[in-house]
Amino acid sequence: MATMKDIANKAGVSQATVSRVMSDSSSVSQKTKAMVMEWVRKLDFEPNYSARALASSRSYLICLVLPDVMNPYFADIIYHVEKIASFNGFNILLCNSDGDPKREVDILKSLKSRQVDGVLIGFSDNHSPAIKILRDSELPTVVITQFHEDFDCVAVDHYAGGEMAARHFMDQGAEYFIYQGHTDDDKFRGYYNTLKDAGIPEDRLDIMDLGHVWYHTPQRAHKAYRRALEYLQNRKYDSKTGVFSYNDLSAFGFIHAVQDMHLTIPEQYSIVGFDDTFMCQVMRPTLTSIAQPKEEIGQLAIKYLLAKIDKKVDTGRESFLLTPRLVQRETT
Amino acid sequence: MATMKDIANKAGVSQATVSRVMSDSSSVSQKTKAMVMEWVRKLDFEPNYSARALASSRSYLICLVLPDVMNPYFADIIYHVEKIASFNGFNILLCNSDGDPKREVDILKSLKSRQVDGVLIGFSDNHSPAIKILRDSELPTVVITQFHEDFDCVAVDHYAGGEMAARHFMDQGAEYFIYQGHTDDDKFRGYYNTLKDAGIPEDRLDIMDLGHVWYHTPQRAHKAYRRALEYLQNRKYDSKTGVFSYNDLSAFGFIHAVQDMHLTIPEQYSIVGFDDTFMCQVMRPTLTSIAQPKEEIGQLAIKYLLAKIDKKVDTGRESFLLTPRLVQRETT
DNA sequence: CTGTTAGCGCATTCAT
DNA sequence: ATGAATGCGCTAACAG
Repeated sequence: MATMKDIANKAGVSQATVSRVMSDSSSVSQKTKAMVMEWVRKLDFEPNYSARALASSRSYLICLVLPDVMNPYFADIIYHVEKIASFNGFNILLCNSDGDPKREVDILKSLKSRQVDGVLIGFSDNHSPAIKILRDSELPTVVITQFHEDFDCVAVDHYAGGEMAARHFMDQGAEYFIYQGHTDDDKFRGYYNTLKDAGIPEDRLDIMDLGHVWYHTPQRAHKAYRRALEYLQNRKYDSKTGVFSYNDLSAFGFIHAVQDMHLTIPEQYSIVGFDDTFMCQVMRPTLTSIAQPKEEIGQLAIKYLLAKIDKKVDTGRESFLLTPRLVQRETT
Repeated sequence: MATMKDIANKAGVSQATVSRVMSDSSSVSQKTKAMVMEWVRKLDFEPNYSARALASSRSYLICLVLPDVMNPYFADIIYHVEKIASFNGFNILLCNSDGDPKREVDILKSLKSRQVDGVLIGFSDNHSPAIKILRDSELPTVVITQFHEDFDCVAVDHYAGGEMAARHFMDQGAEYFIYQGHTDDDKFRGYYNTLKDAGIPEDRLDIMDLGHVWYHTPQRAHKAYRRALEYLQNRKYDSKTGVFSYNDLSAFGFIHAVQDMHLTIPEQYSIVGFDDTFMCQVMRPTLTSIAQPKEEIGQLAIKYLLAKIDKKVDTGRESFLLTPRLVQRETT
C-alpha cells in the first residue's frame, strides 16, 4: 500500500500537497496537481481511512442499526441505504439489535469509539434505554420506521394506512370488521377511528391479538392461521367481513384458515395485509396490502443523514411522514 | 471521549501502561491493573478504533460482500455472520455488489484502504475480475455459496441437491422430468446425471431455461409462471412428472401454472424447489424444497475467517462442502 | 500556491 | 513491571 509520503517523494512535492490534491480542497496549481495524480494512478494510491479518520475524525462510516436484518422489509431498506451511501463514498456498518435493548445499548456505545459519522436506526422499542445513549452521543442520527420526538425521523403514516384499509372495506360493502395484531399501534387506531367515525358499532369490530414481534418467521403465519381457524369455526355471522392484518405474513395465515373453512375470498372475507412484501404478488390469491414506500424511506433517510453530516442541514428537528398506498389485488 | 492519556493521568501511570492493560497482553501488576480499570470504568473509556487500526493495522472490521442483500437467502447469512462477528468484537461492513463485477471490483479495491481484517464474499460470477484483486490483496478471505479453487470456501453441495431431487421423484414414481433453470449449474448436473444413470432416456427430461439472476423479485415467479403455462398448454404427455426448480420462487410460478391448468399436485406434477425459504411453509400447497444449511454456512464461514485472522489456521486451502437436505411437504 | 510542523490516539520497542 | 520515545498515515493550521 502506497502512502502519501511515497507519492510525495516520487512527485517531488511535500506530503501536505498530496493531501491537498486528494481532498482537492485548497488551491493547488494545475501542474503539480497533474504530477501528483499521475503518481497516484501509477502507484494505485488510496488514502488510508484509519489515518484520515484519526486526523479528521471523519470515518466515512455510517452505522445502520436494525432490529431484524432478516425481515424482508428491512432488507429492502438496507439495499437502498447501502446503494446511496456507497455512491457518496460512505460504507455501511451493519448491526442487528435482534430487537434486544441490551444489544442495542452495546452497539450504540461502541459507535463513538468507531468514530462513525452518523447513525441510521430503527429502535427495537420506542422506550429503549439506547435512546438516551444515542441522544447524549450527539451523533448525527436519523430514526427510521417509527417516530421519536428526540430525533429526526423518516417514518410511514401507519394511521393513514389503517384509515385506508377501513375505507377500502366499507367501499367494498363490508359490514363486519376484524383487526389482526396488537392494538397499541397507529394502524389500529386509524382503522378503528375511521370505522367508528363512519358509524360502525363497536360490536362489529373484532380484535385478534397476535402479539408483536420483529421476527419474520413462518411461525407468525402459523399462529395467525390457527387463531383464525378457531375463530372462524365459532363464528355465526355471515355478512361480508373485512380483515385487516398488521402484516402480510399474518394475513396469509388468515387466508388459509378461510380456505380451509371453504369460505370465499373476497366475497365473504375481504383481506388486507400490511407491508406489501413480494409475497403478496407470489401467493394465490394475490394479497391486497398497504405498501410502505421502502425505497423512499431508505433513500430519504440516508440522503438526509448525509446532508446533516455535511452540515447542510441543522435547523432543528425535522421529520418526514410518508404516506402509504393501498395496492389492490385479488383478496379484496 | 476519554483517551488513554486521560486514564493515564488519572491513574498516575503512563499511557503505555494503559495500553498494556487494555490489551491485557504483557505483564502488568495486579495493583496498577486494578487502578487503571477503575478509571476506565469511571471515565467510560473505550479505545479508539481508528487509532488502534492505524497503529496495529487491525481494524476489527470484516467486510461482507454479497451480490444481493435483499435475497432472503443472503439475509439469513448476514444475520448469522453478524451475530458471531459482533460476539467476537468485530463489526460487519456490508457491501452489495448487485451482481455487478464492476461494483465488486470497486468494493474490493477499497478494502485495503479501509484496513479490513478479512473478507467474506459471495462472488457475482465465478470469473469476476474481482477475483484477481482479492487474491493479490492477500487479505484473509472465505468465499461463501460457491467454490473457487483460489480461496477457502464454505459452500453447499448443489450436485448432491440435484441428486436428491432426482431420486425423490423416482421414488414417487415419476416417469417424466423437468428442470427449471440454467444448466450451467451443479444442481442441474446432479439431477441430470442421476436420472441418466438410472436409465431415464434423454427425451424424458425437459429443460426450461429461465436465465440466471441474483435478484430476488416477484418477476422471477411471473416469468416462471408464464413459461410454465405456455409449456403445459402444449403438452400431451400425462404420466407423473417431476419438476425440479433452481429456486423456490420459480417453483411457485410453476405451481400456479399447474393450478391454472387444473392439473393436480402432486399426483400429476410433483414439484421440488431449492433453498427452502420461509415461503415454502407459508404457501399452499406447501413446497418440498432442498434446504441449504444457511445457518451453518454463515457460522462456519465467519468462524473459520476469524480463526484465519487470528492465525490459528493457515495450512493452505481448506474448503467445506455442506450437504443439503430435502424437506418434504405437500407438493411431492 | 506550497512546505513545515504539530498533533489525532494508540501499539510497540527499548530502556530501566 | 513500567516509562519514554517513536511512528502508523493523514489533516490542518501556520508560515512564507
